[in-house]
Amino acid sequence: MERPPDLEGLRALALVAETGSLNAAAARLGVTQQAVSLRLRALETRLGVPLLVRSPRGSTLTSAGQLVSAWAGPLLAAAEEFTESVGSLREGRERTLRIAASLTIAEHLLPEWIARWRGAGAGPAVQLLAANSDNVIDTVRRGDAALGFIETPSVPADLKSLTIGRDELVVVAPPTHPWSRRKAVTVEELATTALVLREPGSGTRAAFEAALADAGAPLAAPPNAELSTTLGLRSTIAAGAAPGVLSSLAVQEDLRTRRLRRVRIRDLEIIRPLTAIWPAPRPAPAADDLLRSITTPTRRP
Amino acid sequence: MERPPDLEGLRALALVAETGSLNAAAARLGVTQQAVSLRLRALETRLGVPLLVRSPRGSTLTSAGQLVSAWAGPLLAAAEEFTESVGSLREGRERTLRIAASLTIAEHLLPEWIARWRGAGAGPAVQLLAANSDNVIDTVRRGDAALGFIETPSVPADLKSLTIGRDELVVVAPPTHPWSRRKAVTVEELATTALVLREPGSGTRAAFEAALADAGAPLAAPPNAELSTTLGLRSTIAAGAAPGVLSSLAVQEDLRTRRLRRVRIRDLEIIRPLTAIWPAPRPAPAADDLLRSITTPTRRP
DNA sequence: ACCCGGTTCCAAGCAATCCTTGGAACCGGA
DNA sequence: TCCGGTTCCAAGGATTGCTTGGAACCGGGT
Repeated sequence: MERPPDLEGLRALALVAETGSLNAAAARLGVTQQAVSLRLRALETRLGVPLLVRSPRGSTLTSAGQLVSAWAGPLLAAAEEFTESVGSLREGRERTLRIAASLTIAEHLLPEWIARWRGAGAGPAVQLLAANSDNVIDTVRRGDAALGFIETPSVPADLKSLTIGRDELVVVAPPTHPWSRRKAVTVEELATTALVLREPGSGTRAAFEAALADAGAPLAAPPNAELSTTLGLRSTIAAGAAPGVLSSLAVQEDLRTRRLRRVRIRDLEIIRPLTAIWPAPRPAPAADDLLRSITTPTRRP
Repeated sequence: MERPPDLEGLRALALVAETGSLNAAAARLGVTQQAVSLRLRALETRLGVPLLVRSPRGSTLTSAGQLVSAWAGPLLAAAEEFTESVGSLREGRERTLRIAASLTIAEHLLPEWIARWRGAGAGPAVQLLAANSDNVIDTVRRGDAALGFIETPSVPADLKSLTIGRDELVVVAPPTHPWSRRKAVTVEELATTALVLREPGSGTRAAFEAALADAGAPLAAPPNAELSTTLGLRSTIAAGAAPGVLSSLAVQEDLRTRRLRRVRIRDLEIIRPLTAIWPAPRPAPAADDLLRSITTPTRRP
């Protein structure tokens, strides 16, 4: 990525396609017509291809322009989604629904849940706080968050809870690793292989070790590496070091793009519940509303 | 999208997460450490949340930083993909494989094909030219492109051709439209309803009218609207005007996000072959290689 | 104890970019 | 012919972004 794509320019291009004139596009963007003209000209010279046919009666896209505009669609959508997700991090507003969540849930599930919920009615603003499960529990207990999401089965008795889904820990290997061509590995193999794991003390590590012990083969081999972030874990595994263990939520993208392959374990599934928690006796109205929205099955195909 | 996300800043954040220090990240980006420091500071003030914990022995991400970094992943990937796609538009290089393609194919299929092909070996650079089917044929015939992709069944006799896939024309309706809840509509209903269509003379329009006529119900109602770009078509349909007809390739995204719903036609499928064409007697080596890569079934799940 | 390599921040200045204002040409319909 | 619509060109100012130079902090090895 020499220089990153000019998102504003691409948005301007899309607006020109839609409105048929630089002027109208500029008005929508809240800038002058000249600014849009310059931006698009810059875009053209950068891509080395004319994108517009300009006339005294408006502008239309060349075929290259239509191509670029179409290709930019997913990019602009991703940008939109990103800003929306990130908006829930900003602090300091009144009348906000404060949510605390484990990192995995906050990364992969909450943005969509929040977007879907807020998409319907206006609803209150949402502030999101990410932490580990213990901190989430404390935050909710202190009342600093009206709602919490954790992925450990143990829920304190003084909090109400509701299971809203399940998370599976999976073994993944780089495509170059022999395991990526195996139909399944045994629990014993897993316990005696140097793996890439989360650090001791993390919920993921604890769940993995407990599952192995339950299956009669406690973890015996020292880890190949110990990382504290899913990002680092994924990179290390993908770099070809060794197979690793992490949440299925964190590797969906890698599996889709074939950067990593899933390795099944014979006769074993490691599943943790995803749990929503709130202070007794019952959730705040907004929190209750969000929960209802999450548990309503409006899922995608 | 008030101000677009700072892609360079997000990339810097990802690099800091990976390397553990502003300095190393700066080196990777080819700028000074101070530049990265400023950028990330700006990012933090814009998001209103601290992203890094800085220490004299390196920097690590806060949980909010990990969140932002994770959310930025798809965005950065989309940017990467966009620049890669757009790279094939630039002109004027020697030793390039010149390809001409219909707009639909160039928009939705070629970038992935080219990326997959070039991903393997270095291969020659690719220059892409988008036009309508007639122009594609002319361009290939004149030798201005070594390879062409069209979506009409009629292939001139002086060109060699190979069918590489199929494209279906589908009827879509906005979710508010009654048809979106119908299991199927009849050909007669379709022929007598004011639809949003491509302009007369386009391949899509011709194929649609021919299919209706073949089914015994030639198009009778005047269109609700006629647009010359798929983008305009999709917007018009989504705005709630009326159902419309276009290539299934162009609406995959809209169907996935539920912006549009597909409406089946009773006892009718409108299918056109996707055809690669090249000048006789046989394709240029590079073109042949690309074709082989396309037709090799390495498809995704 | 000391220095040295590593990390970070602050301040000043330069350079490039971006946007606005102001002016002009072009086309088509009233 | 005029007028509303479109576009481009040119100059000025404000902002942004990066670099250079200087300083503080930490930890490990000499």
